[in-house]
Amino acid sequence: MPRKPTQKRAIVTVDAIVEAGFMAVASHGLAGATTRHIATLAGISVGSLYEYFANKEEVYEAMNRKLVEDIIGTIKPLIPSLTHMGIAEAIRTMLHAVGALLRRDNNRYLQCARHGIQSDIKADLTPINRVLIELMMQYLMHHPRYARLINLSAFSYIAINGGMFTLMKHLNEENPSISYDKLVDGLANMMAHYADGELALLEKP
Amino acid sequence: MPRKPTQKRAIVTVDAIVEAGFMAVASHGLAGATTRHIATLAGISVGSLYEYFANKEEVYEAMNRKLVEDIIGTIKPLIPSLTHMGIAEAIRTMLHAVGALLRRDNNRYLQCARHGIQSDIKADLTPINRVLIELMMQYLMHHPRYARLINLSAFSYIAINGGMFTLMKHLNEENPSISYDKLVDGLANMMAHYADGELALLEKP
Amino acid sequence: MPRKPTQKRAIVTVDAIVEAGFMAVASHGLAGATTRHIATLAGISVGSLYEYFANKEEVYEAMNRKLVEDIIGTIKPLIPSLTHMGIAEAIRTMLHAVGALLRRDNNRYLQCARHGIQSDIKADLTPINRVLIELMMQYLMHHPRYARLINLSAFSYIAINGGMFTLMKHLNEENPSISYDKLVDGLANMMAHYADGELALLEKP
Amino acid sequence: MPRKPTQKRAIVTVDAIVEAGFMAVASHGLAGATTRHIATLAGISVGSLYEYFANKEEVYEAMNRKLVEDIIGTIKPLIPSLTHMGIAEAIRTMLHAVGALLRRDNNRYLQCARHGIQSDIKADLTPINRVLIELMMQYLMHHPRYARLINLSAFSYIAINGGMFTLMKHLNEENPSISYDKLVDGLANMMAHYADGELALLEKP
DNA sequence: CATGAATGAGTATTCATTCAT
DNA sequence: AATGAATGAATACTCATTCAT
Repeated sequence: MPRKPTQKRAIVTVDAIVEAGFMAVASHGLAGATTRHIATLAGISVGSLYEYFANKEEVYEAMNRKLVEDIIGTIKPLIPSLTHMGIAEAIRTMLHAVGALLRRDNNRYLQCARHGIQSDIKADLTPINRVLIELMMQYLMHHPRYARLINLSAFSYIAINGGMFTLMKHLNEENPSISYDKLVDGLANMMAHYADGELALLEKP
Repeated sequence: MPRKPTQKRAIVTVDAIVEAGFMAVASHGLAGATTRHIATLAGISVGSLYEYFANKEEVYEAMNRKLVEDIIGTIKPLIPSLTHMGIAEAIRTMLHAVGALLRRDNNRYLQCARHGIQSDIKADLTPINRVLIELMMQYLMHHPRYARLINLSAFSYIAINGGMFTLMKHLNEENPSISYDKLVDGLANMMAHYADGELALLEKP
Repeated sequence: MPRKPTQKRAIVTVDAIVEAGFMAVASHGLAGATTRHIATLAGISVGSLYEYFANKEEVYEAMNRKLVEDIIGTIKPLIPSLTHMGIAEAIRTMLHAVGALLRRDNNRYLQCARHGIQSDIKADLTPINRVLIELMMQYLMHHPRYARLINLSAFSYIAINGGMFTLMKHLNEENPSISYDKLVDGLANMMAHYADGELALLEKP
Repeated sequence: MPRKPTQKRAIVTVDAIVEAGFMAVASHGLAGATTRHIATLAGISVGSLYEYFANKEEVYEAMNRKLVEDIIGTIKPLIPSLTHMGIAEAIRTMLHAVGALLRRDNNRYLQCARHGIQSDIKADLTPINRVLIELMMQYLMHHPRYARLINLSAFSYIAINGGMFTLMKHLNEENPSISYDKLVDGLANMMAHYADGELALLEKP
């Protein structure tokens, strides 16, 4: 029965555990991370970990929530400015921001991604999807000509799954065959051409 | 120390173990699959498993090699006919073939992918990359006008990582938000527009 | 080191803890009851519990003392009236009274008995024995003819151990094979016949 | 997934585990006995214990089965001779035999009983009940005059629960207030008088 | 060559007890 | 006095690996 962390100290401890969770998974992998690793990294005892989380799984869920929260916190504030850019530039801007987030704190998030944190945990990525859809809606209001054509769900599906994953994969590679900027450019251009190409088809078939 | 399986019977056993590995991971997950599961499914004893593989990790590596091998075996024979198609059709054809492979044998490969087999194992996907590059070279010989523009490595990088992963992700989803055909069409069109869009920029800037 | 609770408030707290102990054991079993359960049910903190009891074991001992005390408190006042009854009726009366005690407060004592509180704890039942012996002495003064024969200690030993336990066992059973009244009758008659039978043997050998 | 012990060695091991279970419970109590205790006493590793038993509970169940089996094995062969005795002598004979069983092997069964093995485990004592009922049926065939009166189920209920428990309790006591023989005599006489007393009431009311 | 019984280090989780606030 | 956060030893159970037969 995990305690509700109402006191200041308790909240600090909960945060420390989540941080330690990222560190532990980063160094030992999802399966290799033990509760003792996490507790030690958080500077507490195993028992204390279980004061705040009913089990290991709950720690992982909290980690996932934190990651999703941070990604959303990165994208959302950018929306107003993104809507005034061209597709390619908007995507490029967004990907660079997310890339920076993933590399923060010694690549903490990145290392977790490498170990597939999203495969075993009930990673609820729908909040990210929601933000991206909101971004699109805003974008369409400023660029109404795209409104006719884009299959919103397909576009977002490919963007979030293909785009994000490719980005993560690249950030994780030790000797990537292409540079990060080249990759981001490639993804941005691809999406832009996709949209414009489909639009062209519609306009003069 | 495992022997090199030179005899016929030994080779059969090794194959059975690898097959059993896929089955075990498919039903119990990467972390849940035990050597006993694998040995039992392979119809041998645990002891025998260790005659052919030094440890569990080696079995996983063999599984990975097999998967890569099968994917290559699926794509390679298609190359001659793919070179005569348009970009979108070629990609569509290829993705459908790979999708069929992943669903073979009761989704064996797919289930493994779901459990993140590629995240923990030193999955060496470069052979697949090589084949795709070969495919491109051949394609360029039949469509020389693309030769000028395409950043081969970036294109293939995005194609293999983003495309493949998106495909797997989709095949694994229980209630995908878009249909499989829509997804393949989306990916195919995207790549085609990407190529054609870049080409257009080059031709009349 | 727990203080001797001399103040009123302290005595109230001690009682609350003992009550909470019965409730905790009743709902979670002897092994399942935790100090946190007990403290929470008593409306205090774990720390406070240790102000009054050196450890969990001491709480259990206090619970045992309370139970024995209550049983004695149930039997003792009955003694004067029991001495005027026949053996069977006296036993029947006593067993019904004790049965009622065990079922008091939502079967609190009963549930504890079910969880074997008497097996692990140093249950000192001798005070009960003493009261039963006192009862017998009084009974003999009113029925002197039994004085010659009855092996007092054997009789009381069998009565307290066999009788009480059989009673508890029955009260705990979900689908007892015989009714409660039948059981009490059986026990009462058995003891009565025992006494009278032995007496008969003595009188006309 | 516990193995079926088909091989000779395995059967020996299973027996050793059950024996060790009795020893462990005898020295540490039901709650205090750990899987490691049991394994060590059985001269095997914890892992091996789990080869044959799915969990600790299963070991306890096997112990219970063994005890019930042994008690039945003690009583059943006596039935033919018991049927030719008087009630008191028959009960005395039976109780002595069971008492001897409980004291066998350094009081192994006895110590377990002290720790309440029967309270937590789903002790299925019905087989013992069945044997006692069989004994009664046989007895009645040789002593038909008792047939009219005895409430078989009540008699057996009191006999098995009250009688057996009182016996065990006594055997466990360090300084019993009465001797073992006195107790057995008391129980035997009590049952005999019970039967005869009830019979007398029926015959000349 | 094959077997499968045996191993024991390692995992998540619990809970009596302590002690700083 | 009272609190409740922190502790860490202890427990049941798993599973990759070994090795006697």
